[in-house]
Amino acid sequence: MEIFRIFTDRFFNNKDNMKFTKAFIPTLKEVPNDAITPSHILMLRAGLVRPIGAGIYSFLPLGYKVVRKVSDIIREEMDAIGGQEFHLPALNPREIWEETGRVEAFGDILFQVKNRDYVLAPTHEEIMTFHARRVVTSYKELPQIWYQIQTKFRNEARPRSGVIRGRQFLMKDAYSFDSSKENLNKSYDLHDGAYRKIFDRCGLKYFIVGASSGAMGGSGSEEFMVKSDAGEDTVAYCEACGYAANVEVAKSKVQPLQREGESKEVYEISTPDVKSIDELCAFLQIDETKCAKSRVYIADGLPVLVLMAGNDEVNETKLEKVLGGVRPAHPDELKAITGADAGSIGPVGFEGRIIADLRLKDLNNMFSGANKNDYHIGGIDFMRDVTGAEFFDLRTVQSGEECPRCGKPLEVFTAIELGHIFKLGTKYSEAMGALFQDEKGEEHPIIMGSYGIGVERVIACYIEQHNDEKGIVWSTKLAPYKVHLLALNMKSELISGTANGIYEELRKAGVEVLFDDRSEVSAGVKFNDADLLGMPVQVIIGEKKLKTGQVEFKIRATQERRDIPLEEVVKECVNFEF
RNA sequence: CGGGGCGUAGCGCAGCCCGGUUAGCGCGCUUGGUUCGGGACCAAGAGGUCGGGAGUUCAAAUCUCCCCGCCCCGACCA
Repeated sequence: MEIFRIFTDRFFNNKDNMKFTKAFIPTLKEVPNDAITPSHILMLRAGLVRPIGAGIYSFLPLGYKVVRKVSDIIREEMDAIGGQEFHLPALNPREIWEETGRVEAFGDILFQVKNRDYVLAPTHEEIMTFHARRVVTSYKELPQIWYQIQTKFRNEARPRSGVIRGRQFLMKDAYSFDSSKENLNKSYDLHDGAYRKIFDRCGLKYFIVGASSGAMGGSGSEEFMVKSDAGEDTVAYCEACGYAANVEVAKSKVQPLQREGESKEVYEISTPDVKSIDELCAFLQIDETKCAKSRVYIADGLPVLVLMAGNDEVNETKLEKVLGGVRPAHPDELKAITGADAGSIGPVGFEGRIIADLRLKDLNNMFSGANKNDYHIGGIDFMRDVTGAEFFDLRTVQSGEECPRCGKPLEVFTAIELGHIFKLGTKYSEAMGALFQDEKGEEHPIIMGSYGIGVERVIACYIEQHNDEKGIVWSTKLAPYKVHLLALNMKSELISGTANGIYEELRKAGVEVLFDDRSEVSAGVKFNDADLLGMPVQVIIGEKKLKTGQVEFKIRATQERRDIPLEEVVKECVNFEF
């Protein structure tokens, strides 16, 4: 019995409670030299993580508690849709990866073990499919949803922004196995719902981008993203209706340009030193919508002139949809092809394919380069003078343009991808021979889906969205500890006795509490550390208030403080939610 | 992989251009004392292969070359 009591004592002490004097929480007063991104700075300053190499981080005890909170939320929601958790090896025989051709596909991104034919898994489609094949063989055993929350390895060329893009990172990935497209849709929708719940519970402001799943070989997919300067994707987003698209494919309603009544004759203008559209407009006193900007690309070894209205930017992804692979022409090629340098190129007299943005269709009295340095041409009529041109949507959407769905202004910004769900289809099951028999006894490849969440990104994004000049602002859902108990002067027996008492009571009440019991630091240090670490509630025990039987209850998020009677502290802490 | 920046005590930095005592400063750390509600004070200390190697020189943190590491921009991103 006694042994049991000691055991549970230790258990509770270690699991839910901590005294600052015993804890390893190395906070930093100054901003570390290597950190730029707010979440990165705060994760280092608050002692959540430490770097050990480029893109490689150790999670310290406080940070790991947050990892567990996020993981638990993910686990609960995955289990709720019937997911079953696996624990898979990170070390994989290379031959499994060769079955699907992905050693080649990943290329240098795949870490290869030097002294044995192993790779470090960057994801787990192959391993999960390996477990399904020849074991899950009947439609009666489907569907299955399998997931894991584990470390992945990718030899990123440039790790950045702390934990946001690392060479080693924690990822939840799930794989669904179904017997039909309809059933895949059901699995996909289940994940869609689960992901919304997960990110909602984590307190993240996110949005969803529909995207093509590219080389993964899937059809339908959605990306869960959050706005961030540390983001790697540029997206167009409409707050009003939720329209969101990668800027590579985003559309907008732009003002259509009107053909003028009468077409002038084509005429040449001397424009010395005029290179840009802005310079041309200033020089000729015209609006940029009267200009056609020229860009020369090489597609299939042949030059193609691409025309855009005014300062519209060519969207190379859209261009590639029309032309296949393209590259911009080199400066010396420009001269050879057109006879002029960049800034003086135009459609009139251009020999070769011309494709133009839809905005330019049927316009007249336009200005463009003359294919002769320091000259431009006016009076261009696209119907008369550029007869061979083909028209496509080629422009890059800009902030402030109207949403194609609801007409409200779009915002263009960078974002971080937190999660991605997509319908894989049979790419892996076919390559690896994961087959099932249907009701008629016919064999088919299992239809798969794949669903990922970057666990550390959830944490970093949460911090990006919830911090102030003092530090992190945790919600009760993710906070390492719910309550930060500060005893201002531990050398006062009244204070230390009271604080210890509250600490014990909170512990018994099941409240996770971090107790700053340091006697050698001043009150200011404790306040600042508490604000930096960001636990939702601070309970402050000071001499003056304690003499009237009161302690201070401070809410980190709002900085709101109020005095409450000593007897009510535990109850207040238990009931607090944020 | 291209471009830029940085590397000096645990952290943040100065010194380098223009070579020359014992390599400094702030914070942190150790010991003793005072203080105790918003990053206290006094006193005494500990702590350095100046990223590594080679070279120039009577002499290198400082000049030259090579290498390594980290950060930022770009390319890339199933």
